[in-house]
Amino acid sequence: MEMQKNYNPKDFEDRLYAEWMDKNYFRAEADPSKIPFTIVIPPPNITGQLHLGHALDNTIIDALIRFKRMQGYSALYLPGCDHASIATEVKIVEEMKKEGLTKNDVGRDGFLERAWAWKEKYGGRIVEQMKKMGVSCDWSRLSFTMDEKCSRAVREVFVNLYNKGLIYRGDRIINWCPGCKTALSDAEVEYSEDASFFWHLKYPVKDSDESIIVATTRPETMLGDTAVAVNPKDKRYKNMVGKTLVLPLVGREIPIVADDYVDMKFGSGAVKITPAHDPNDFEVGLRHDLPVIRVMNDDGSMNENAGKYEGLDRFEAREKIVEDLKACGALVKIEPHSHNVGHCYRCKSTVEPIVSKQWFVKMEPLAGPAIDAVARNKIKFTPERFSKIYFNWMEGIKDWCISRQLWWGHRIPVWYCQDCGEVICSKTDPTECPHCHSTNLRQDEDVLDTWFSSALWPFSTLGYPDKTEDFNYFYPTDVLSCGYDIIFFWVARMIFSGIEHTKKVPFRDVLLHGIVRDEQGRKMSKSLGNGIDPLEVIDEYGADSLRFALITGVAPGNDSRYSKGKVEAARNFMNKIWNASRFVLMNAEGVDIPSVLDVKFSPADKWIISKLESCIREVTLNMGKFELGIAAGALYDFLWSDFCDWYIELCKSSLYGDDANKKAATLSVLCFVLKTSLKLLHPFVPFITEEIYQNIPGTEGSIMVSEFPRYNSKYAYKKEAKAFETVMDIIKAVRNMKVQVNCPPAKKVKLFLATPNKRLVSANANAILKLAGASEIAFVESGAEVGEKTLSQVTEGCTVFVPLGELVDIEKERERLSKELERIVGEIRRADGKLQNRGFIDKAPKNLVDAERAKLEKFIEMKAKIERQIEELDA
RNA sequence: GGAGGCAUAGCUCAGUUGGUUAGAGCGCUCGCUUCACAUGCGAGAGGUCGUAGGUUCGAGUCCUACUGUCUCUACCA
Repeated sequence: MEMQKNYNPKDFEDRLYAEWMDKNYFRAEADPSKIPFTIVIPPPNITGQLHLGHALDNTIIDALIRFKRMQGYSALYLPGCDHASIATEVKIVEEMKKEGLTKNDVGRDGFLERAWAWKEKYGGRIVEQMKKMGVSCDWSRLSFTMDEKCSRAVREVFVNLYNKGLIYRGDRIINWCPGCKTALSDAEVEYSEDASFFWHLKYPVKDSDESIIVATTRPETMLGDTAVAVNPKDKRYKNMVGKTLVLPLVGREIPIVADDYVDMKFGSGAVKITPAHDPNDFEVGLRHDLPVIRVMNDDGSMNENAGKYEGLDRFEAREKIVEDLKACGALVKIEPHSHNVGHCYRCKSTVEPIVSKQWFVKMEPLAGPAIDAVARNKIKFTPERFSKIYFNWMEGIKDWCISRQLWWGHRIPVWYCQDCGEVICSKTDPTECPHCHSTNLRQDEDVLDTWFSSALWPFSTLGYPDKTEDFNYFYPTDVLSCGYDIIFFWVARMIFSGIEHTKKVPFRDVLLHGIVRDEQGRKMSKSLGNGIDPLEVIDEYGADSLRFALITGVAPGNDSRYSKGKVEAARNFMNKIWNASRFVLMNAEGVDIPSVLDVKFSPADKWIISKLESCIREVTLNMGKFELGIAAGALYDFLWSDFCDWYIELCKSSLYGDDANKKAATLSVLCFVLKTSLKLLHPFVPFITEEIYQNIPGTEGSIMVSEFPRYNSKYAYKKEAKAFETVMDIIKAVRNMKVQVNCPPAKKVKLFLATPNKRLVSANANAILKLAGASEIAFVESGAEVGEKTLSQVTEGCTVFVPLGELVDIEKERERLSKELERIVGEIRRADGKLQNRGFIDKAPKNLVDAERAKLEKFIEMKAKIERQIEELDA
């Protein structure tokens, strides 16, 4: 293969992806001879295009999937998209607005037509983007939350829950978004600290001079007040309870009630009660049987109960009401006050708590088993700390409001008989009322919360409620990986849904990652305009670089920052791999390479194989712990430092030498190590590894279906690897000495070595000469034998002497040696101190004590040698 | 109000159950067009691991308090 000088991903990424698709490598079969390994994608919303968060999701999941696939599992990465009810509807409404149209203009059917067209367009785009990332999804199982399969599961689940009494309809306080004109679940409300005011109002007691002062942050709700509450223990108001107040502006008579909910110490100790517009007040209202008066319309304007304020927007009404209260003397005081205000997570409008008839899922019976599953380790969170957050939320969970006043979504499968009022909840569309046989039925207008269908994703996509082959084989899934920001929205709901409907936990591991932030640590957002388009990054640097940049240095659950510098570093690494491979392949050209099993390994070979084995172990171990960042880091170090900087350089003397057999043997090891490390790397950077792998002599087929390397202790070569470091230390020592005395690296020097490892050193003499820039090697017993003054460096296995020659400054050398001596003396002091400590000797593990002793001995020896060098320098 | 995270080199972060001389990338300094790679090579400088205690033979790592910072969650009218 002709390899370009520089890594250019555009030359092969698309081609290889097409090839993988073509060969059907992504397809996971329900193969009983294999163990299944399943991950379902966190389905991206069809609202737009992928961002870096999705890119991270995909990189993590794809790495795990490819790893397991290579290990022989039947690995299924199940892809799909979410219809994102409210988010998509908002987008389509915006789009229609540009044409001057509203939802009502086009009608429900017309609107849904547009929505499906939108889905085709953006869903398709997302799939293309994922392919660019190189993900090995099984596209034959591509799903959509509103496709027939998933919709059937939604229907099944809704009806079952309804029949069990776990879904009910009722008037409750819910979060209402006047912008989207729909109810929201608690999870869909975002709170932010907003500066506002406290308005203190005076409500007069009927037929009396007395009055009571209440404070509010939403004065417009006073129109709906139906009581004022005080604490029953509050002496100040003891004789007021039971009296009647006259509501200013409105003139309505309302009672003073006593309720424990009121905090005596807060404000005036009296609270205006507006059951229709406040969740706490609603509860108080229930306890005291108070009327519920709603004063607002669905769009946030005031309704007919607001009297003269009818038709005004809620914030206009607020101003007007405050003005009028002031005019009639009911406004006592205005106080600046900042408090948390709820906003719609989609359109950011201020959310209004409003009483409304909605559908709810009763959470308490579902939460118990879901808590249990995590508490009993049936599901494990990584990092573990998120289980606390999960418990915290699950234990205090309220009923889930699942109806949305939207059109895009799963329509609630409930019909109302227009004649007898019968409520029909059915898996199939009813044609007549089972009670009165009327055919005059009307389906509930609302659709379901988008997360209702997402909650079923791990099993709806696999065929539930049918016991399909896929369902039986791939369910429960294995790992669920997503950002920690959707634990409540999604993960928790999948857990209770899975347990309730399939009687099994939907997955065994939850792997959470953090948020990808921008270079300054800010969240990426449209309004800040700091979002990064993965496609642009891929276009500039390649998918592998993006993947590697996203995965390096990240620990589970931790936020990370994206920067161009990181992608560049990753791209440089790709280039490094590219060129190392180019080097190996170029040298292998036309050479008959023996099997690595037939090669007698040189010390350098054993060293790199030893390093490779520990790399295999580390990668495998860390993949198992979901520490992908550590696994990737280990590979980076191994390939760049060990393989490129050392082993390839060490090989050059034999590759460029005359011994053809030796050259062939070296190439065999080079190819073996390269091939093995590419396999290790493949889950992270699939394209470059595939492109190179197929060209390495002795490989067959695709790397993505090759076997993942297994650690083999037979090749650990611990002792040999350690011994070989003597050679490396000699090279480092010479380089170091040269730089310190300003000797040009190209200038060849004579080496005199005092070492007990003459055989090892001789065997690697060529490499030492080449890498250290030396002309010859001679063995001596001491520096005195060199016959002239020398530079010297003491290493563990060898003392290296270089004749001073004419270039050198004795003063500088003395300085260097004393600095080294100082360091060694420090080490001796430290080790000695440790060994003087009885506690250490008695309590520390024996091997550590022994190691410390050996170290001390070594340092003492080195100290003596350095002292001798200093003496000789002065002689 | 409750809960959780983070604090390690100039910057961004690793540091696995406490145990070699605390690491990497980027940046910085010096030197290299060495026949895979200047998207590179070699050699360096740079850290009292937020503060104060404690447990331990031994603490970046465990415990307590404090400071700073970020996030989640609840919501007091």
